[in-house]
Formats: sequence, structure tokens, C-alpha cells
Amino acid sequence: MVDSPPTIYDVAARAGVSTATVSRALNSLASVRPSTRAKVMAAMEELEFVPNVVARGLSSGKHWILGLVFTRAVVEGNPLAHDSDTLVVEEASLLYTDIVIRGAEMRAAELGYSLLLSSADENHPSGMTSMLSLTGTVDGLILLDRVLREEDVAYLARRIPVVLLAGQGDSPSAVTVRVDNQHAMRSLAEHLVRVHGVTRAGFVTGSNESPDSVARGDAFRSAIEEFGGTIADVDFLEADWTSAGGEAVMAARMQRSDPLPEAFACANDQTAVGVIYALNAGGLKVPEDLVVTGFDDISLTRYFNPPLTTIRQSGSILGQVAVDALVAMLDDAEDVKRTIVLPTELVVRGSCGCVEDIEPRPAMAEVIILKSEVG
Amino acid sequence: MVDSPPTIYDVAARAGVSTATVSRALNSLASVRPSTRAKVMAAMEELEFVPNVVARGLSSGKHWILGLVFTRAVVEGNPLAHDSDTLVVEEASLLYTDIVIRGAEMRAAELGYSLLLSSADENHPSGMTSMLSLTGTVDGLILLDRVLREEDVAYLARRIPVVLLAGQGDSPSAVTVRVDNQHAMRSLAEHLVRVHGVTRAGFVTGSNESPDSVARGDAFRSAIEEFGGTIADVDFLEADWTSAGGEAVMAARMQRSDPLPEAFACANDQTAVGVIYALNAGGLKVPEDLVVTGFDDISLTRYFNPPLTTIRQSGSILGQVAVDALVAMLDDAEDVKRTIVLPTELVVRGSCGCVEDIEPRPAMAEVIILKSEVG
DNA sequence: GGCTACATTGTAAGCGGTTACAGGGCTGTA
DNA sequence: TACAGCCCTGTAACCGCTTACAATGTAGCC
Repeated sequence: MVDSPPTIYDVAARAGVSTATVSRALNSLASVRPSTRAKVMAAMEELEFVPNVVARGLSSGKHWILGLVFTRAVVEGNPLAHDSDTLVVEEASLLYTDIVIRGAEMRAAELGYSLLLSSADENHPSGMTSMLSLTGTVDGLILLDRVLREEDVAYLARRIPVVLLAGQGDSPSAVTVRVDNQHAMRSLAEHLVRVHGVTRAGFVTGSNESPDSVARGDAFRSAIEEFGGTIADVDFLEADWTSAGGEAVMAARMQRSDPLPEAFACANDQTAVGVIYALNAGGLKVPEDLVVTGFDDISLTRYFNPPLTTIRQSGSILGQVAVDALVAMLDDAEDVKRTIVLPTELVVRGSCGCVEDIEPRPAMAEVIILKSEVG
Repeated sequence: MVDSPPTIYDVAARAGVSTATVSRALNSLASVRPSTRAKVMAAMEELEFVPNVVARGLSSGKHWILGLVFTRAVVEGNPLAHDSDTLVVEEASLLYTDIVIRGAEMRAAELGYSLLLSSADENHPSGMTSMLSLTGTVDGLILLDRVLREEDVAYLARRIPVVLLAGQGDSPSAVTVRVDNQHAMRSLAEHLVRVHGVTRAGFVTGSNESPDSVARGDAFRSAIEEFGGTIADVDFLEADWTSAGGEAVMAARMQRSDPLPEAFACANDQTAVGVIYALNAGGLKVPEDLVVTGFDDISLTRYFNPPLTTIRQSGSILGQVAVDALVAMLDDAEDVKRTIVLPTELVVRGSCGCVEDIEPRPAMAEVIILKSEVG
């Protein structure tokens, strides 16, 4: 803080060479005589020289930083939400997003990149400008859970490589990485109908702007119908990804006189936990009276009572693949725009009425389905 | 991607002024004639000009980026760990750290900063160099959970403002923000002994390098002794912050013939969940046969059966305060080095045998204890 | 020994802004 | 009318590093 850090000029002076030579020695690209290189290295050592990444970025155009933008959930109108904003954030925290972020950070670090986090308030998507200004800082952008409208994505993608993480959307303007919600909900529906004889089912959504939530709801509904079941409108409940949200909507649902369906699938595990709690509070037992399932397979929920039947997806792999895709775009700008779909797996546990057998989970097949799209 | 984005030169040319004027109009500091400013603004509008943050950073020295460094837990030797690295990460994910990160990001965004994430492998702390190179990119650094040794912190702090987040440590070279582990564990011990008549207790650690884990263990032990109880060495179990870890060590403990203590406090909630699972699997009931408590109060665990008695701390406030402290240092470099201790709160629920009353949690006192230290 | 060719190294022009300093235009006053 | 003084605006250096191009040194060859 006191004295400004040594620059390439200081090193050059100390080693008795020009800055160009120091730069070449640093990047070890061009030819530098071994003895010269040694002198330079020694000088750098003595001065504790650390190259300035920003200056390097300015002149080379490469910043070794990847941006990751996610929506900051602002839970409003939730009857169980606490009034302090802070607590609301807290409540909505520990979501699947965090695992994705970790996976992305890990892979980015392996490839030599840093991750720049940037959240966009979900109700206040003025974020376009802030996103544009990231443009100068990062080499590429990963957008979680549909932060922008397609037109904005297209606009952004013209300035900088973009990877989209979410939902159904196969954006024409960017690479999309998503999880196979379709297949996931279909296998769940099949299990519920075939094995547990479910005929009337229900669904509890995440936040209703989320493409993942929408995709899961839609897929579940059509799958249930495909297998001969039904979902009444009154059993399609809108929550907000949180346990408190799940609890609230289920408590409200139980106030109604309509008979409950035989099963509720939830858009994520946290929601399922809240739903089960509300059911228990109302005197109903899971899975005896009603089946409840989740989505994500966050590690905690298999310790629940009953252990949660859910869909397993690997958030960290999702994050990693997103980074890989982005870096591939950086290395080869002409890379085709495409959609990458990651596999999911039905994990059957106690909450649907199956045996409560918690075996060490087998490694999920790391197969990545590549679906080439018309660029 | 095609054509390079417009620069200040383009704007200047289009507006018929010099770049200096454009810059002044941009930063609205110096005096610019309204009519001139309008011309400039119009030109920026037409060109869709977005100032290049990197160039701005290079010349002004201010980057509007804060770095946050955390340890990436690498769970090894855990009998329940899965062999795929990815899964290990997954398992260890969804930790308290994530909430802290969110809180930090949120506050940073409010103040106009971005957050640059950087993880340091906990077994491979060669991270010093990478941290040093961040020096050029970020304006300040937040170090989670003691990433570096004190001497390295001191070294780093000489180059860039540093805020430490963790444990006991009142580092002489940086601002420290931590949670009041001492008070937390003391109130927990007091509750267990006074209310539940516990005389023999146990503790399950997080990862043993973590200062938070160490602080909690030490504080719990001395508090238990202060209130007349004891902790046998055989009941001080080493886990790794994860549910699987808690499950594993408790399962191992149950193999031994030594009688179990009446209560186990765990270093975090996830661990407690695993511990309870192992106890149940061994035929013991919580809280009837044994009391188990957690730490953090992550939102899910109050939906557990039994709901977890735990210590509530606000991770997002922790993150926010860290950012506030860091920004304060940036604004006033002469700010005194000090330690900020955040309050905790004992949350009594079912797992210690108290009534299972889940009331909406009251907002935690936002009082921040400032402890001035000799700089 | 003189010349060519390649390996090294130096010079200097950016990268896209900020900002100290200088200069031009106006207004007010003597 | 001349000049001091304030407003605005322009010029150009600089932030720290990369790199095209020029310059130098040296080795190989006739």
C-alpha cells in the first residue's frame, strides 16, 4: 500500500534489459537467450515482481476472468417470509445455484480463470447496463437461469461469448447448457403411476419466472397425462424454491375442501421439505397418506425422515460444463452454437413409499448429450 | 465480437470534442458546459458506448472489484466419500460459506462493486502467488476461514486491504470479522447442563484446520467444564463439515464399547444431521436417548425430525459486514485495524428435548460489537 | 575477410481511459 | 479599450504491459 509495486520497468532496469525483453521472458514465447532470461528472472525475484493483470489485460485483450450472472431471488408476498431483507436472502440461500457456482469456479480455476460473480435482482432487470460494463472485464459470460430476455441475450452475445444455463431454452444466439428436465419428470411420473398407482397428482413450482421450474412443471403435467393420470388446476401450486414457500402453499392448499391428490412433485428439494412439513402439521403422513418428491438431490435430504425421493442432477458438473463450453468458445470463436443437455437420474427413496435404502450413491453417468443445433 | 466496441475516441470524434471532455462528461466531476455534455451524451447514446472498466482501472487504480478467497474443501479419507472428485465437491457443497458469499455479493453490488471469487485448495496452499496476482485486479481482499498463515496475511496486507473472516484470530495485520463462537458455545453448554442435566458431553468438529471449528470445539469444552460437565477424549470426534462425515464418525464411535455421552454438539448443522442419522441407524433416538445440536441454523434443518437445536448466526450479515469493512478501508486507508464480532443466538428446538415450537424466527439483533484493537 | 541469415534485443506505438497543465473565450472593472 | 480572472476545453503524458518493426550481434560460408 505504501510504495507502489514494482513494474516491468523496474525489472528491466534492474536486469539491464528493455521492457520488451522482460515481457518476453515472462511469457516465454519468443526467443530469449537463457542467460538473459536468468538475469530477468533474478531481477523479478529480488523485486518480488508480480505482473499487473489489468495492464496485461488492457493490452492483450485477454483477462482470464469469466463472469457468472445469477438472479438474486427476492421473495415477496410469501406469508412466511421474514420482514428483514437480510433474512429473506438467507432463507432463499443454500440453493442449487450455489453448487453450480462452485462447480464453475472449480473448473475455471483449473483452466486458469477467475470467476466474477454478479447478481441481477429478479424484479429489477436493469442489469443490462451493468452486464455490458462487465464486457470489458471478463472474457465471457455465463448466465444462470435466464437472467435476460432472448433479445438481450442476442445483443450481448454479439459483444461477448455467452453461455446460458437453464430451462428449455435453446437460444439461437448462445450456447445453452441445461439439464434434461423432460426426461427427469417423465421417469418420475412413470414411477409414480406405474409403481405407486398414482392417478391424481400435483406439482409445486419454484419461482414462476424460472425456466427450470416451468420446464419441470410442464414436463410433469404432460408425462402424468401420458401415463393416464391427471393434475387438477387446484393442485398446481406456486411456491418460490424455498422450504418456507413450500410450507406456506401447502398449508393454504389444505384449507381448501377439494380432496388432495395422491402425490405432489416439487420443483426442488427445499420445497418438498416444506411441503412435507405442512402435511405433517396437518396430520397427514408421507408417504402413507401422500407421496411427495423433490428435485436436485441436495445432500441433506437423504437424511430426512422420510428420505426424499428426488431427481438427481449434478450441479457442479453443470457449472463445469458451462465453463468448458465458454472456454471452448473463447479458444475457437467460430465454434457452433449448440445446446448441451446433461443427464438426470431418478433417485428412489422413502418419500414415495419405496424402501428406504440409502446406499452410497453410484457415480452418475458423465455422459453428455450433445445436440447440434442449426447455428 | 465482430467489430471492436466504440472507445472514448470514437465518442469524442462524433461529438466534436476531445477525449478529455468526454471523460469529464462521463464522470461528471469537472465542469462541462451543459450543451457540451448533451452533445457528448448524445454521441455515447448513438454509438452505444460503454466505458471500458479495465482501461479505467489501469489509469485510475480503482477497479470496483472485491476479491473473495475461500478454501475448497477436499474431503479425503472419509469412508463415505465417493470416489469421483466431482461428487466430493458436491457433497461438501451447500455449506455456510455459500450464504456468506451471497451476502457479500449482495452488499458489494449495492456499493457498486463486483465480487471476484477465488478458491484455494485446502491441501495445496500455493495460492499465495495467485492471490498476489489478484492484487492488480481487485481493490481489496476478503479471506474466508483462514486461507493463509498469519505471516502471509501480513505480507498480503501490505500490498492490499485485507479482511479476514473466521475463527478466533484477531490478526494484527488486517481487519477481522468473525462470529462470537465463544458466547455461542457457552450459552449452548449452559442450556444443555442447566436445562437438560447433561454431565457428559461430546463434540463433533468440522475440518480440523478450520479456525471456526477449533474455536467452537475449544469454547464448548471449556464451557461444559465451567458448568460442571466433562468431555471425554473419545467423544471429541473429527469430521469434515459434511453430513456424510458426521454420519461416518458417529457410526465409528458407536462401534466402541465406551458408553456414549448424553449430548453431542456439532460444529455445523450438516454434521449434526449426519450424526443423528447414524444414531438412528444404531437404534438410538434423538432427543430421547441422546441430545444432538448443530451450528449455523441453515434454513432446512428446522424442518428436520426432530427440528435441530442450533446456534443461529447470520451468514449474509457476516458477508455484508466484511464488505462494509473492506470498503471502509478503501475509503480511508488509515482506518484502524480492528476486530468485529457478530452476535449469535441459541435456537432451541426439538433435538435437545425442548418443545418443538417452530415460530417464525425473530429478526436477530443487528448489533455489531466493535472491539478496537491496538492497530 | 566480407557478406548473408538468423537469433536476440531494443524502440516505440498502442490498449482505453484519466488528469495535470496550458490555452482560448468571456465577463467585469478601471 | 485593455486586462485580470473564471469557465471550459484541448493537449499530451501516463497507468503497466504487449508486440510490430527496426537494429544489433554473431555464426556460417565462400
